[in-house]
Amino acid sequence: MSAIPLPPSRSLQKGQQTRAAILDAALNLASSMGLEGLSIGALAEVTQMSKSGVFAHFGSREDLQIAVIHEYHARFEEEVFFPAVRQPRGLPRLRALFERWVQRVAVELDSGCIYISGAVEFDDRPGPVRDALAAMVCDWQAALQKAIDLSVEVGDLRPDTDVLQMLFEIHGLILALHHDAKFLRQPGAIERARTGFDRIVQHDLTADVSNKPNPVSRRA
Amino acid sequence: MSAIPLPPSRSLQKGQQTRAAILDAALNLASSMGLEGLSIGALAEVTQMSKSGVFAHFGSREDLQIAVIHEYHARFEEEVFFPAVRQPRGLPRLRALFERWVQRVAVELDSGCIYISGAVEFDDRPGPVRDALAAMVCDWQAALQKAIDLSVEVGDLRPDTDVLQMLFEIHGLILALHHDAKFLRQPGAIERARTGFDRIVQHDLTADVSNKPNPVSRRA
DNA sequence: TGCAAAATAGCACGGTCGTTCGTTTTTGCC
DNA sequence: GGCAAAAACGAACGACCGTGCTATTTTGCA
Repeated sequence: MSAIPLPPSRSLQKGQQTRAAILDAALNLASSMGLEGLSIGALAEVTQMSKSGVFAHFGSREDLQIAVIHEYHARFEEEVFFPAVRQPRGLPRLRALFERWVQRVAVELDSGCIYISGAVEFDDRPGPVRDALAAMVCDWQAALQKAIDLSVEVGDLRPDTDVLQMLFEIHGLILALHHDAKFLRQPGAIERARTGFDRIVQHDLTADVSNKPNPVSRRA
Repeated sequence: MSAIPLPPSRSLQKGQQTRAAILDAALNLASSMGLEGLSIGALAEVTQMSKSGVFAHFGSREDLQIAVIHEYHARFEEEVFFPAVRQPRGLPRLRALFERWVQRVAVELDSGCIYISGAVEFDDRPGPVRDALAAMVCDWQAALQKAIDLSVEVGDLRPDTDVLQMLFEIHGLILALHHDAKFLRQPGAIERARTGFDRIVQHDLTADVSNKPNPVSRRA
């Protein structure tokens, strides 16, 4: 009856603050144990809170997993996408995206890539978590595709480049890197990924499959 | 004191028989739920046995997981490796290995590839399961490497081929195929994997990176 | 057909899981 | 400083987990 209790506006301080702390811990946990291995009990132990205290910040475990996915996406954009798009369009930008992706997947010591581990965990487990994950992955793939498209437009790649094919192969390099570096612990995987990227680009420029002539690069 | 109770030889009938049935069900379960998702309770339900009945056949859950890995390896050899090595050495054999691998990873409706899902699940979970898995994966990679080596020897690939690099890139194609087909449900992934393989081979033959001349193929 | 041995069942244990609910503490504004 | 609202806690729940025991059934051979 009385006045509407005033929009809680941003009395959100304490709540959102610990929520962010929990999410940070959850991200670390999920990175090493997988999204399915993420448990509220372990999260409570790490954050020095009670299970119910942690739980209250997310309506359910599923919502927690989804929140983790979105948080990972945000950080991925921050560390990979945004810095790379400051490079000029074309090959420099594409190469920057790839190089930062490589760093993210293989170098960061503790964390595994949630996009990769999640794709395996949820490939036949339908539901909201899978949907959220797939949306993020597609978002990133679309960004990559756009970078390749721009490389074609700018003249760094042949106009008859099969963009989706190139995207597929680049993605394969990252996945092989993740496999060899994280699982088999093989040194040199990073260098092989880089070599693969160079070979893909070089093959595009020197392609003799197509009968069209090599395009004149509009770049110096 | 009395006579040694006669080597139990192959009174193994019933025991080994149900063990095989359990293992078969376990393989299906692990293929869709992952090695970590494989539970003795679920396995008992599927095989219509009691939990302890199932359990008795394997000393522990870990041993069950390892048994599943070995069984998967055996089937993988049966369906991919053995038929392919009947092809003549060189590119035909390498191509057959790749093609059967593609089929195994992407086409088989129910099952996911335990090598791939296991690599993600156990990439930072040391122990006997991880060791068994890594051993099988390395075994398969060694077989592939040998096929590439033979292709070089036979003259189907350049003598200066970077074998490990080619292995890395081919593996990447399979991983990207698994990702796009199983997780993203993108059609056309199989064709992209095949195209990628052709491109890798073609790039090897027409390479202008090396300053050595193109080798004369010893094959017709 | 009988009998030892192998195979399976049944039950219980301690543990972890996600989740609920009522209580207590903390927060932030008047 | 008081007070409502938000936040965190603590205990309990039902369910499932792997595993260890002891019975019971089934098997295969004399």
